[in-house]
Amino acid sequence: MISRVPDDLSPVFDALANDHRREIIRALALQPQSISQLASLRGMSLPAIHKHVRVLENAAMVRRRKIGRTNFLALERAPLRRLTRWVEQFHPWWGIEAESLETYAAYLSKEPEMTQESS
Amino acid sequence: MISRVPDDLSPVFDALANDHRREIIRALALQPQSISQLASLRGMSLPAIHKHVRVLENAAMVRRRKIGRTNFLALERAPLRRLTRWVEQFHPWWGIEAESLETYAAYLSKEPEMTQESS
DNA sequence: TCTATGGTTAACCTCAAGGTTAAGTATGAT
DNA sequence: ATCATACTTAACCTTGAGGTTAACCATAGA
Repeated sequence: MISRVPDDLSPVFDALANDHRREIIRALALQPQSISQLASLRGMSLPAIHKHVRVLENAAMVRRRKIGRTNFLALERAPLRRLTRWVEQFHPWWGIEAESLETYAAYLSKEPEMTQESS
Repeated sequence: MISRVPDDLSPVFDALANDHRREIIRALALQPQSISQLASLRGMSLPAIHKHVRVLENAAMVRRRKIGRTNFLALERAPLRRLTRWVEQFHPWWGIEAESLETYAAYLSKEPEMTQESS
């Protein structure tokens, strides 16, 4: 159910942990864009966008193709899929009707290996 | 299809952009744990784990209840759900059979508002 | 060949992440 | 009252994120 394999998703989550980059992702989902376009879209300097694009590339979320002097960026689906799969491992857990803290007193009584000295 | 509302997901993605914290999340999905338990589980110092827990709390991904001197942590489902919803906005995009770069030449020919000087 | 456009790189700044050790607080046990 | 446990906080360190400006390469067009 919940694997212990190192998932290597840190770069992806990290790439998405930024408003600018999430907006870039969404812009690219609608249509490939050049770096300059993204810069003007977000009202940022070219070097700033360039760094964000690098972060996205390091997470393999984006691919580029150069046409003339223009770099067109397009979204990759694989990382978002992996992210989806990661979240899905919790769906069985969502299945149990635990309202988090509401039922965790029940957990405590049911799980004696929890270091809870009897008061 | 793709909303422009500020989603406020940065703290969640940021919280997940760390191997330790993702492991903590998974451990908590199995069963609530105390801070000391998490520390020994991950082989980290107590202050280090404490900081990670704070990050998770700031993202509202975790709730705590103090019993005696022990702090039990339990997972919150809401942030993971919001994250799921965010990723789901791309599902229609996955529907179109765009192999990312493979079809983006087609995009170029179909989208004249793209700043592409005719070569 | 010159010039404008698109992007990259370098140098710098500020701030925060993530770890440490050491000291402080809260509560349970003796 | 004292001692151990379970944190918490403070002080510190190193590294990297995210922005800037300025200078540099690459290519298209006149």
